[in-house]
Amino acid sequence: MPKLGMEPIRRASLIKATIAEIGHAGTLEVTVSRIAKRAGMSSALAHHYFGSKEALFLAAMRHVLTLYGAEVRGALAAADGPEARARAVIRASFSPANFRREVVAAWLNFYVLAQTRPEARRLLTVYQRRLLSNLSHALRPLLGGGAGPAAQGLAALIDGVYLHAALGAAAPDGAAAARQAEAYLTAMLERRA
Amino acid sequence: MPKLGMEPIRRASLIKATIAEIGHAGTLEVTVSRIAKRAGMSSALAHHYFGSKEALFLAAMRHVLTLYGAEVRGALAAADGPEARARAVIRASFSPANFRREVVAAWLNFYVLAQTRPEARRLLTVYQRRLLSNLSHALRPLLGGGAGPAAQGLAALIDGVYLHAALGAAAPDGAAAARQAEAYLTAMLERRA
DNA sequence: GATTGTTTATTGATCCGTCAATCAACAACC
DNA sequence: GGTTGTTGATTGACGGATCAATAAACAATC
Repeated sequence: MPKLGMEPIRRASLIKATIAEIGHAGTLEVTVSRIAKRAGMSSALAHHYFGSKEALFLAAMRHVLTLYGAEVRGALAAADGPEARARAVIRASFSPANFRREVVAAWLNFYVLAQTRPEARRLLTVYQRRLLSNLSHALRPLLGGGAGPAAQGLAALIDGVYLHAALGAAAPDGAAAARQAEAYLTAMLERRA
Repeated sequence: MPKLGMEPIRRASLIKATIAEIGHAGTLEVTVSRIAKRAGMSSALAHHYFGSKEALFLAAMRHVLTLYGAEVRGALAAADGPEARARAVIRASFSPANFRREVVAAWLNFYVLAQTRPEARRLLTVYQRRLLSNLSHALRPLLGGGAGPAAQGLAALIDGVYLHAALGAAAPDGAAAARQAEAYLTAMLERRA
């Protein structure tokens, strides 16, 4: 039943299955076979399209990152004024698409991987820089020289909230998480004012 | 040339080697053989004393947690007044002993493990509850009903800073990290005042 | 203070399972 | 008939756990 033009479809379902499987297992120690099975194909095909397990996982993270980036850009475009821009970045970080259990689990494992694999580290650095730059640009008009440290703190807080979400018993609550991060922002701004 | 009374010595050096090896590899995927080798014995002996790789790692984390707990207790005892108590908890969290690269790496992997292994989850819950309780008790006199959420946020921030430390290129800077967390605290307090 | 027996410490070898990766071969399509 | 898609079977490596065997230290007994 092979059809032509399968490649993009296969790639997409493998990426989706990778996230799902890692989210389900909570670990990077999922077999390629399991992922492939979930995506409805044999493990050999997964290797055919991605070359290696690690490449598959990195592709999945790249996908997550792309979605996140798009969401942030969209929210920023719709935001009016510096404070709204900062809040937009926060809300995008905790949007339903990004703050799903599986995605958060993937992030957590991605962090671990980034400690040793240069390619993962590179990808992570891109994300961190972008987030930091978005935040400090938004905060600069409000906090001036204090924008850098405030952005740094906010970035750490966002990652911390992600971490807690990965470990919480209940399903992650994006709205509550966003409120938590926004409280920090509010405190920082009021302090200045 | 076996001597008697080796058990506590062996256990201690295995635990130390486990942290070191995981810190070095950045991953839980270190072989028992490597750990045992670093501790100066065969892998069989490691199994003899701890039963399994996972049990060994959990023992190592229990050890880290114990040290951390002791440090927090000490800092709290020396603190004078609510705000000083809150700052004491923060400083203890980033003390040189706890905020070493290896320890932070171990924490990161511990988080991942806690997603699936009940025993790890249990241990983590103990830590989280203790931290949260310490923080909210300290903040209650200052923030009243706002103490809960503030403590929650502070806990998330602390974990986030740990996360960033695990990934930073440079060696973790405990003083800088503590300042970051204390800035949050300051902002929260000033807001109330 | 030798003899015998018991416990503790320790290892090398190895079993057994797992898994990423490869390959040969087959199927559909143009 | 060449390209694309697909798989089952296989391999090679690795690693956790186990175990039989060895040896020192100690203890009880005579």
